[in-house]
Amino acid sequence: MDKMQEDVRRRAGGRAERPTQRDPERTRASILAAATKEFAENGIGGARVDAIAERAGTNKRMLYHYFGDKEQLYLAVLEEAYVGIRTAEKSVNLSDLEPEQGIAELAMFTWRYFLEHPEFLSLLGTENLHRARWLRQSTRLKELHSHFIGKLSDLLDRGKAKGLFRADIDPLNVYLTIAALGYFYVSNQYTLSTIFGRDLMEEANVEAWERHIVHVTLASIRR
Amino acid sequence: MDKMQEDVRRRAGGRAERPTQRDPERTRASILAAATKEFAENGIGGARVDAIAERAGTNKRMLYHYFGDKEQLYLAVLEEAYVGIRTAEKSVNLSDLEPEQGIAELAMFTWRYFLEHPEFLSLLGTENLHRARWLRQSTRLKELHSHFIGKLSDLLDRGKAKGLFRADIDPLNVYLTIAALGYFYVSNQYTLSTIFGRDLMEEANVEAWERHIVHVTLASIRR
DNA sequence: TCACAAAGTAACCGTTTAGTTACTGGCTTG
DNA sequence: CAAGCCAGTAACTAAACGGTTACTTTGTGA
Repeated sequence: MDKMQEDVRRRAGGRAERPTQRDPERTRASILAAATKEFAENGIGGARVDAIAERAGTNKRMLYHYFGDKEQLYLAVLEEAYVGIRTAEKSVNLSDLEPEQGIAELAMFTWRYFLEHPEFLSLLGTENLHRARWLRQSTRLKELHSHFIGKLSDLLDRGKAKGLFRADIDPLNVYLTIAALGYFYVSNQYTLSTIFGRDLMEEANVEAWERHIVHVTLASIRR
Repeated sequence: MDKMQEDVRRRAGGRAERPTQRDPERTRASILAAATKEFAENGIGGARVDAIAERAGTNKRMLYHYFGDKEQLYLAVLEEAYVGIRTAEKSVNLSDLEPEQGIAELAMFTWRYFLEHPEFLSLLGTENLHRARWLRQSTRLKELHSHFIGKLSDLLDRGKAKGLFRADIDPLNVYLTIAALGYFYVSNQYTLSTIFGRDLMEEANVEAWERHIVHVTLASIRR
């Protein structure tokens, strides 16, 4: 096959329709997805390299080919997870909203993201178990800060100017409050549901907790 | 040595001063303490049976002698940790306090317990990673409920009667709020400190967060 | 078209791991 | 005081594990 034909096929079919058997990007991506599940379900010590390869529908050799070793693969998983939430956070626009509405939106976004990405919370838990060993190593991750502190800061300033919020409110505290209420509820759902005999993930309970987070956050910052 | 002498020595010296080399209770306890550290630091998949034996200053054989296998040892550790917090909770008496003071005390107690027992939080994290597999297995643990929900319920009722608190407040929600704010701050301190460039465990920050928990809790339940 | 690089496979390897066996030494009790 | 049980040790084992080697297949550009 010559160059021209190749180019035509690429342009016409695009990545998805290309019938090739060998596809480095797809293989890499499926290893990363499989590793995300495996690390989130079992932690770093419980995750099995063979299990990741099998879940990815590929060979263990490929895993070492693309990622080096188990720890570097874990780091890639962690980085991807952080990039995911930071990217999603960027798309949230609160500048047109009234301060209270803005805070409520920010809280609901965080809550819903946690609900829909329990694997991210699990990876956070694993990373903290190891005292942020990989996070601290990664310059890429350290440069990837949240946009939410800035957005919150703006909302709080606008609320303070209007006399709605107390003047001494710290944006980081507000963010930690929202994150704490969401994180704990989702990540500790299993022990909590068992001990209190109430399924925390029932739709009505989930919706009630969302309202609760918003209520608590606003009640704590109002004058 | 005859019986009388033995009895005398027991009565005189007590357990601590007894110079015996063989001491089943001490060995069992030191294995349990070592296992608590090992499981809290490494999770269940990362914990090493050999490391536990070494930390306990004993032999791996003893570990299997007293606890059966790694999983049963983990369960014993988890049970002891829960018994620890439940016992401590029992000693908190709030019935003489005004409703607001009582809630504040309960929140501060929980916060300080979490601060002083990070290994308990770590075990909770591990247990939730495994979807409460061992907690659900253990009838002993399922019968060991917190006294705090009852105490909170009383405080809230008294506060409601005085017109201080809203009538629709659910004690479980209040408890979850307090626990969430404490748990997240302590257990996620490493990623949070790294990302926000602020040492959350600095004394001033710790004290500020304690005040914050009390403030948030009360603000969210007041009329 | 052919040589070379990269993608992919499978069998293999040395180490670590949970768990066991075979044994020794000390405590208690009839 | 002897018999037997229980605490304790050390060396061992089989399986699981992370990682590698040796090799084949596929795509590409000179």
